[in-house]
Amino acid sequence: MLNLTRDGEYAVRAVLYLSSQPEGKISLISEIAETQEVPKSYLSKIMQHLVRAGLVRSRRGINGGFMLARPAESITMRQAIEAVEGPIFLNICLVKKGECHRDDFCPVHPVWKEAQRRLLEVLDGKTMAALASDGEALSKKVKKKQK
Amino acid sequence: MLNLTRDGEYAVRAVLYLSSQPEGKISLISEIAETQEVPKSYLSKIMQHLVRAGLVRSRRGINGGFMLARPAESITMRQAIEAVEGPIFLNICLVKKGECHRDDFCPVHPVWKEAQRRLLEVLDGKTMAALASDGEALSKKVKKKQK
DNA sequence: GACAATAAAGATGATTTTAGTCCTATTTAT
DNA sequence: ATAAATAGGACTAAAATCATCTTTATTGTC
Ligand code: SF4
Ligand code: SF4
Repeated sequence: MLNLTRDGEYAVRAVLYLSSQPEGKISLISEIAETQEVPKSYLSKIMQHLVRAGLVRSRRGINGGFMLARPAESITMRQAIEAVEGPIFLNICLVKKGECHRDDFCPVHPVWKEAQRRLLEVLDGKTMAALASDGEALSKKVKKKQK
Repeated sequence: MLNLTRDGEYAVRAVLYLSSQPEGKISLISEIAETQEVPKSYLSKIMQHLVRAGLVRSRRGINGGFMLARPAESITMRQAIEAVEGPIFLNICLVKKGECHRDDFCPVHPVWKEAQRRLLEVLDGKTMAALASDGEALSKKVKKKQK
């Protein structure tokens, strides 16, 4: 259906939240869930995926919680999404050569290849650090407007 | 999940097939189904959508079948897909302003907007006439290789 | 008018995905 | 020990996906 699932959406929100926190701070799942408006028990699953994918580090027990496993500059939007949704393929023939047996004579195949390239270019080009900085700028603007 | 459904895939195949036929020729559903490797009864539904969307014209009864309703030069890949899948939105916030109430302060929103713009640029930029011509060139190449 | 060929329309259904919830186990600081 | 946290797995309702089948309507030919 060519659209993002809630998994992907929530993953981006969660990683972005962690990226916006001060270096070294540990965030609770309930804190992320509330600010990012994600159901807490659902978010729990998302966070597990992010940990396994190596984007986020977790600590259990008292004073536990989540923090980024790597610098926000090194995490792209694509990585956050693919951590929970798996690799992005706009059409099955992009999975690998031969996945659709028509691919060697199909004129549509190259179009999907190009479309996917352009889409990923955008998602690869946006780091969580950049998003966090954009977010700060935006929240200043919004506050000004509310005056 | 960010990938095309069989509906969209089959719609493109069907319209492309019609675009590759000689001007004015009427094609049977069984003929399209066989050459394009689409289940016949499924294709029947797809064709109905294409007719209602105004891309294809149908005729019932003996000597009936399908043909393009407009020149192949004026039908884009996007139109074929959207005729059966509905409008493409990579994320819900692209449906319309306010669909996600976070959109006015969300730094991720503009990224999806840009990603979608680039994706649609590709799909809008490919007409069925162009695909048909690419297809002809490809089939010549494939035949040469088989020698 | 009967008949055969063809698409239109709608009912049905199996399977998978989506979008969650809930409960128990495990880890950890005090 | 205990309380506070995440980890992990079982479960579920609703929707989407990918079809199939049957009946109806239309149309050309004899
Ligand atoms: S676009 Fe062509 S190659 Fe890709 S899935 Fe469709 S038929 Fe196969
Ligand atoms: S990207 Fe931002 S605006 Fe779009 S759906 Fe997610 S939160 Fe809402």
